[in-house]
This record gives sequence, C-alpha cells and structure tokens, in this order.
Amino acid sequence: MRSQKVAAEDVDQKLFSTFSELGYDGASMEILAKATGLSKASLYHRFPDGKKQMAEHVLTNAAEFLQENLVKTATDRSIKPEIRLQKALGILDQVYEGGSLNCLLRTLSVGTDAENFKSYIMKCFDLIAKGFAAIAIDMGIDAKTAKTRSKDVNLLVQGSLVLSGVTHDRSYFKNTLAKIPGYLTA
Amino acid sequence: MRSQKVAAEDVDQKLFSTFSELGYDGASMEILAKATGLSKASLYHRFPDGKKQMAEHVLTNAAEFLQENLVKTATDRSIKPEIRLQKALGILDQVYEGGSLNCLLRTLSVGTDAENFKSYIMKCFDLIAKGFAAIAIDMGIDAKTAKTRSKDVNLLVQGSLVLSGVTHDRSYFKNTLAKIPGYLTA
DNA sequence: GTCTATAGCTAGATAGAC
DNA sequence: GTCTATCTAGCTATAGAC
Repeated sequence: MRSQKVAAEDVDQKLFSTFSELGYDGASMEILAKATGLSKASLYHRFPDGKKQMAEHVLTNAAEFLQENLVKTATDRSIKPEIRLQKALGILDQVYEGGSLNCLLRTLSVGTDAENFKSYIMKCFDLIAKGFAAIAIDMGIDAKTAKTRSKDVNLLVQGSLVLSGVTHDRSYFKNTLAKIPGYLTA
Repeated sequence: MRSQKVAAEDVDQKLFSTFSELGYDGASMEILAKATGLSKASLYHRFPDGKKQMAEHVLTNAAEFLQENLVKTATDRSIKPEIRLQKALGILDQVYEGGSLNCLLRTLSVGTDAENFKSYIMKCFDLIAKGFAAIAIDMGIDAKTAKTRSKDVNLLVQGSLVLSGVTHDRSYFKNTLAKIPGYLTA
C-alpha cells in the first residue's frame, strides 16, 4: 500500500493545534511530524523554509479565516447587527474551541523568532477588532467608542484564555464571551 | 582575581526576566547562563534539578513577593482602602515593569512541563485576587461581588499584557491599571 | 510526495580541576 | 563556588531512494 498524500487542510489544522498548545519552541519538528502524520522530510518538502515558515503559514491561514468568516459576517448589512454579533462570538468560540485551546496568537508571541511573528499576530487582532467595531457602529455606537471597545474585546478574550488555560476552567472564556454584547453596547 | 560569588538575588532577578521574556522552552541553559553571568555548571550547582527547578524557584519567589508586598499591603487596615488600592496597582506596575515585560505567569504556562508549573501560577493569581478582594470589601463591596471582580483584575491585566507585548504599546497595560479602581467599585 | 537515514549542531546535564 | 571540557540526547535540516 503506497503512502497517500495527506490533505493540506488536515496538515494545516494539526500545525495550528500543535503550535497553539506548545508554542513555537515547544513544538519540535519531531512533534509536528507525528501530529501531522508526515515525516520530517515531508514537512520540509511542503515548507522548504522549515518551522518558521510553518508558523507563518498557520498565522496567515488564521488571518484569512478571520477575514472570510468573522469580518465578512460582521460587515454583512443584510443581517441584523444583533445576529451578526452572536455569529461573531460563535466564530471566536469555534476558533478557540470553547476556551479549551490556547490561543495561537498568544503562544507564538513568546520565544524564539517571536518578533518575526508579531506583525502577523497584530493583523489577526486588527481583523477581530474591525469586525466587532463594524457591528457596534451598526448598533448605534459612535465610531470612536466602537473602536475602543472592539479593541477591548481582544483584551478580554485573551485575558480569559490565559486564565482558562492555566486553571483548565473554561468558564472564564465562556463568561467573557457572554459579557461582550453588554459591554460593546453599554 | 578569583571569581566572586554572584548574589542569589541577582541570579533570581535575571532568571525571572529571562523566563518572562522567552518562556520556558525559549530560555536555554546557555541563555540563562549568560544572563546570570554564571556558567551552566554553576547554575547546576545552585539548582541541581536543572531548568525545571529554576522555573519553580522563580515562581515560588513571585508568590512570596506577592504575599509580602501586594497581599500584606492590601490587607493592612491601618491604611485607607483607597490608598491600598493605589499601592497594589503600583506593585503590579512594578512587577510587570510598566507593561514592558511579558508576564512570567503567562510565559511559563505554555510549552514543555507547563502542566507542572500551573499550580504555582494559580497560586500567584490567587494571591493577586485575594489582595484586590480584601480592598474591595473594605471599600464597601459585598464579598461575592468583590471575589468576582478581583478575579477579573487578573483577566484584565493578563489580556492587556498580551496586547502590550504583541504591539509594544504599553498603553493597553497602563490604561487597564487606570481603569481598575472604577471597575472594582462600580 | 513520501520515506529512511543521517549530517551537523545545540540542547540539557555532568565530571573534575581549581 | 566557580570554571572548562565533555557527554548524550534531541534539535533543525538535508540527501537520496522509491
């Protein structure tokens, strides 16, 4: 039985979850190979520039996902803003697997090569803020307030994920998501 | 000129800042040796169980510092609670170097051996929450509300440190500290 | 496109001199 | 208590067969 080509989406998903869990330095090539079901050599075939390229790839994927899902939904004026808000929160819940997964944006922000990744990470934070700001504005919040509060959404979500990760208690994350609508439109 | 014994407090400080900046996996023994000004062998002389012991040591130090400074101040009823609150925020500002330093509690929560460190990390979060809860209660907030909001202090501070770290913009942290008094006693 | 095997290096950790 | 030198294991990365 010849080896089958492993689907790129499956590899991407495994790279995402492994970097999220272990961070850049903690995710060794050996671990990444086992997680994806590929050999190290096959990973280098797909990512000639190695681990750094893999991390940049998953961060680029994350930005695309946020643009195509969160931002697209959040700016779709054919939907009522209240519904968009719920959908946007649902997307965050999905991305962070209900608070059970460390946030890739945070785990890749510390350690070797972290500085190289920060522009990608900021892009993702900006997309999330952009989405929530659009919703808030359409709910009648003035633009300046909407911008401030949508940035705070990132702050609250990241803080809750730190605490959920350390305590293994997802309620920090769940409660934070639940409080966002009230906070955004207070 | 013989080699002088390096002061333990200086070593501790360097271990703290290096683990804070690079995380557990990113802080290699080579880097830790250079940061402390000791050889790797000398570090092993002081910490026979190696890097893991060093990380546990700095976390234990952090808990002692929080107890002896933040908690002690926060529970000192000879001081007006409003003053205690400002002192407690000053201590957080000092610990995190105005938002310029990654938080040790966060950087050690990801990567190899992270699970072993989480009990130490939780202890530190509990001490911070304990301090702010005591202050809030003495400012007239009921115990249950005080407990919830003091936990949120950790959430807000951690979230702001993630964003300040990624963007190199300390205002997330500074603004968060400034907002805590209003939030705690709203 | 996949793999095994391995190069070359750096990691954590240790031995033993001073 | 400090150091240099070194060990072994694991690391990133590559070579070359299929």
